[in-house]
Amino acid sequence: MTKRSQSVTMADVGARAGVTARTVSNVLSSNAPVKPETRERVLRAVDELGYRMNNSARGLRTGRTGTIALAIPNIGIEYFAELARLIMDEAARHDWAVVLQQTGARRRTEIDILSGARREHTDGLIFQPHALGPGDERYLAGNDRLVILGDRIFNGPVDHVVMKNVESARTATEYLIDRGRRRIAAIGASSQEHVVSAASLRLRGYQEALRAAGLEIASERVMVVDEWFMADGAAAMNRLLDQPHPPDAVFCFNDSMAIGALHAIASRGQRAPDDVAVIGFDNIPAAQYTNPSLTTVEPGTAQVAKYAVDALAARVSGSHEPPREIFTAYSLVVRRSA
Amino acid sequence: MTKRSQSVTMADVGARAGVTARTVSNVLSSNAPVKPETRERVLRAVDELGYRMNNSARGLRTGRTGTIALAIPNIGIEYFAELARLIMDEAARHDWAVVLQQTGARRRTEIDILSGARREHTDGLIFQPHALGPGDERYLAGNDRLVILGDRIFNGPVDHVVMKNVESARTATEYLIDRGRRRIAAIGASSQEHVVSAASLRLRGYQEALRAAGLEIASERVMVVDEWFMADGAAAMNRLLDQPHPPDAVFCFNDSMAIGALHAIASRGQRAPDDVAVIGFDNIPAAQYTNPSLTTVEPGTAQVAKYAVDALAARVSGSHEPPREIFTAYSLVVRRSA
DNA sequence: CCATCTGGTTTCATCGATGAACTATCGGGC
DNA sequence: GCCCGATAGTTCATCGATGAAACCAGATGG
Repeated sequence: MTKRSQSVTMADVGARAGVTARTVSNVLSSNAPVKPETRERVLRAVDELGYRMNNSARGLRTGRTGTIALAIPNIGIEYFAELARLIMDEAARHDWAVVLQQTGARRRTEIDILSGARREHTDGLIFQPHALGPGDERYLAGNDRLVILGDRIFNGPVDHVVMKNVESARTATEYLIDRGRRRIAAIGASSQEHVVSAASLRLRGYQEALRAAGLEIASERVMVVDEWFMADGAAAMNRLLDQPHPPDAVFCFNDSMAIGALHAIASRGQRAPDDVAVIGFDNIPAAQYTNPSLTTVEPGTAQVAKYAVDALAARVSGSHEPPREIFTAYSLVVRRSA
Repeated sequence: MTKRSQSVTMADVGARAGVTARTVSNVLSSNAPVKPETRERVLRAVDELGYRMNNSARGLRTGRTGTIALAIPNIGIEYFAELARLIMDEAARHDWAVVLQQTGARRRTEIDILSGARREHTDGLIFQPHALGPGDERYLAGNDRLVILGDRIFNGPVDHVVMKNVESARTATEYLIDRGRRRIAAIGASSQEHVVSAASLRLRGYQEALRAAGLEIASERVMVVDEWFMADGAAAMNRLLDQPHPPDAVFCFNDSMAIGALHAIASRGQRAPDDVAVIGFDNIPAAQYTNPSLTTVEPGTAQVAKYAVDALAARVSGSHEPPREIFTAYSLVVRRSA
C-alpha cells in the first residue's frame, strides 16, 4: 500500500483515527484507559494502514527488546535441538522471541557471547557453556539476567539449572552392573579431566558405581572423544571392539554417541544387547526409534526448559534474590539396548 | 561496575576519550576517517567502561536490526534442525543474528508470521510454509525481503529456493523398481491432496515412477499421515505390515518417518532390506547411523541454506530484480536399507 | 458553588546512535 | 598570499514509541 511498508507510524495511525500517537500507544500497549469506540477506530486504522510496531523504537524507550538469546554448543546435536524447542515453547508463553546462538563449543565464542560482543541487546541470556567453567567467573561480570544450564560449573553469583549428572550416571552404570555386566566401558570423556563439565561429572558417576561394586576401573575402557556427535560415538565403539578384551557394556554420555555406538556394533555383525549392552543419556525423541531401542537416562529436559525460562523471567522483572541452583529430576528409561 | 550496565552510552565513552559521541560512532561503525591514536583512545575507553552498543537505538536510526527471522514448522524434526544450523552458519557470515520461529505447521501461526504479528521487526524472513500454499498469495503482501523455502507453492512475486521434489522422488522410486521391488508403498501423503506441498509433489514423483514402469498404483499402499515425525512413520509402517499383502519396499517422504519405519520393521522381527526395503528423503546426519543405514535422497540442504541467505541478503541491500526461483541439486545416497 | 476526583486524551521530552551539514586545521600548488 | 582539497572532528536534528505530567470534561460531595 504505502511505498515503504516500514514507514507507517503511530502518528499516521492516529491521524487516520483522529487521535494522537499517544492514544494509539495506549490502545496497543498500555493499560491506560481508552474509550471503547476510540479503541475501535484506532484498531481499524491499524488494520487499514497495515501498521506494525517498530520494535527498535519501543526497545530504545523501554529498554526491553522482547527477545532473549539462547546459546548452545550446536543445534545439530539432537539433545540441543530438543532443548531449544522446549525453551522456545516456554519463551512463547512469556511473549519472548528467541535468538539462537551456536557456540560450537569454542571457548572464544563462548566468551564473546558472555561479554556481549555477539549479543544483540537482548533482555536476557540462557547459556549452556561447554568450554568455560570454574575459574572463568570473571566473564560473567555485568551479566545480570543470565541463566546457566547443564552443569554446575560456575561458583559465581548466577542462576543455574543443573542436572544430577553424577547421581544419574551412577544409576545408569549400576543398572548395567545389576544386569550382570562386568566389563563396562564409558564413551564421552573429555581430554581435560580437571574441568568440571558434563563429561567429568558423568565420568565420576560411572567410576563411583564401578568402585562401589568392586569392579576394576580400566583406563582403556574410558574413551576420550573430541565432541559428542554420532560419529564420535561410532569411532569410539569401534576402537573398543578392536581391543583384545572388548567390553560387554558401554555407557555413552549422550544419546547421539549411543546411536553411533549401536551402529558400529551392528556394522560389525554383533548384537546389542546380547554382545554389548548400550545405555545412553538425554532421552532424545530418537532414542525410542533406534534398533534396538535405546535405554537411556531421562535428565528432565522439559524441566530444564521450564525452570530456565522462569528463572530468567524473574531476573528480567527485577528480582534481586540470591542466585539459585535448581536441580532437575532424573530417571532411567529402560528399553531394549540394555 | 556502573549501577545499570545498560546505561553506558557513546557519549560516556566519548567523554572518557575526550571526543564526542559522533566520533565514537565513527570508530565503531562508520568508515569515516579517524586518527589512529584517537581510535586507540576510544577503543580503550570502550573496554574500560564495558560499553555495549545499543542495538535498539541503532536500529531505530538506520532501520536495520541486524536480525533475520527463520520460520520453520518444528525444530524437533531433524531436517529442520539441520537446516536451521546451516542457515545460521550462513547468516553469521552476513553478521546476522537469527530469531527462530516455530509454526507448528499451523495455518493460523503461519499467517501470523507473514503478517508480522509475531515478527519482531527483523530485516528479513526466511520461511518454510507448510499449511499455506497457492491461493494464499494475499498473505505475502507487504513482505518484500522474504524468501520462501522448500517447495514451489506460491505464484506470488517472491523468491523461492526449491527442491526438485517430483524428480527426486521419482528417482528414489525408480531405484526401488530397478532393484526388483514391485509392491512399493509410500509414507507421508497429506490428507489434503489438492494442496501443492512437499507431500503432494513427492507423491506425484512416486506415482510417475510406478506408472512409467507399468506397476499398479494401489491406494492402500499410500499412507496418509498427520505429521512427519518418527512416530507417524512407525505407525504407518505398522499399518502396512498388517495388510494381507504387505509391501516389499517403502518410500518415506522424510528421513524421520523412515527411521520410524525401520524401527517398526525390526520390532516385528522382520528385516530391512530383505523383507522390506526402506528409502528416505533429506539425508539428515542420523541417516548414516541407523541400523541398517538409510538409503535416502540428498535434496541439497546446504545449497538451500546458502541460496536462501544470499537471496535474502540481496533483497535487504535493496535489489529490485524480479523474484527468482532457485532449484537445488539432488542425488540419491545409497546405503544399506534399500 | 467550589474542591476533588476520575476517565480519557494530549503535550513534551527523552531513550542512544547516526545522517547531513558544517568547522577547523594543515599542506600544497600556483 | 590565497584558494583548494583532504583529513579529523563537531553540531544538530532525527528515527518512533513511551514516561511523566498536564489538561479537560463531567461527576460527586460537602
